[in-house]
Amino acid sequence: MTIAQVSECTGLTAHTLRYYERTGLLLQPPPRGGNGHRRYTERDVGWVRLLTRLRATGMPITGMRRYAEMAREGRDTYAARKELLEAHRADVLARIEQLRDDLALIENKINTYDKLMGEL
Amino acid sequence: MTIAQVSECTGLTAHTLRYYERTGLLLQPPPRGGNGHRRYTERDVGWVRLLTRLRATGMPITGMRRYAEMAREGRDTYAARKELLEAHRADVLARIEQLRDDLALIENKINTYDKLMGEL
DNA sequence: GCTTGACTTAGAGCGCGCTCCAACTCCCAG
DNA sequence: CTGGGAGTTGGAGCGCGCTCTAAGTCAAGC
Repeated sequence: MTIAQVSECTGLTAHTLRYYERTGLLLQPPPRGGNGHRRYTERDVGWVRLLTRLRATGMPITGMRRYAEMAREGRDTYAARKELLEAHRADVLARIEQLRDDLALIENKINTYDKLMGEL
Repeated sequence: MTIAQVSECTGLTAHTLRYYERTGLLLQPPPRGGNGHRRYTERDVGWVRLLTRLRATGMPITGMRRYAEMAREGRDTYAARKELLEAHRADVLARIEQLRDDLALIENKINTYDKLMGEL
């Protein structure tokens, strides 16, 4: 697959894909065709999709890089990788809880507008 | 109240409080004491606390500024302010849903590590 | 042979939301 | 009178995650 196709099917721009590669987020830099263009595999796409989920849930680039580094080291890091993901899951769940709390206050405010408007 | 006290009880730094004021997020700039220092009221604190909830739920500064502008205009904008908050609520709920989806994929990944490690 | 278009690179630039700096004023305690 | 601490200002700087630019290469189609 070309970079444009991967861009298409992951939602990341070609720029971002190259940036991710430069910054060490890919398992390995995709090999090049005769013209020097990157050639991605389905497996690369799967990996990038996982990256997008991690990003979407707020994992910083440095965290994703640590995860990628471990993934490159192979089976020995299964436990560590799982722990990293579990810690991240805990973060996300906590953020969702916090979001609910904050939203509750905002909903109170919405209700006060209802009351204020009812009085007019 | 002094800026330090407001900082203390809202969690924002004095720097950030001044920044919020400069950028038009306060209902009005707090009046100054004889020494030129800002004097905040309890009402200011309540307002800042609302701002922090809006920020925490991802409302951009520009959105908060629009909200503050409307609040300065008085009763006429009740409906518009309520709509703004409702739109924001919808955003946040959607984001929570998205977060859940993304998290589900990450949890799958955690489970695959369990399986992979079980095979060792 | 020339154009077009998809790709390549190194490196600069950007938008957001702070965060901090330098230089200053003011007030109070010792 | 001095020092310290809390505040003031305008404006610069920062960290993150992209995002884009400029200049170049290559392959295919006319």
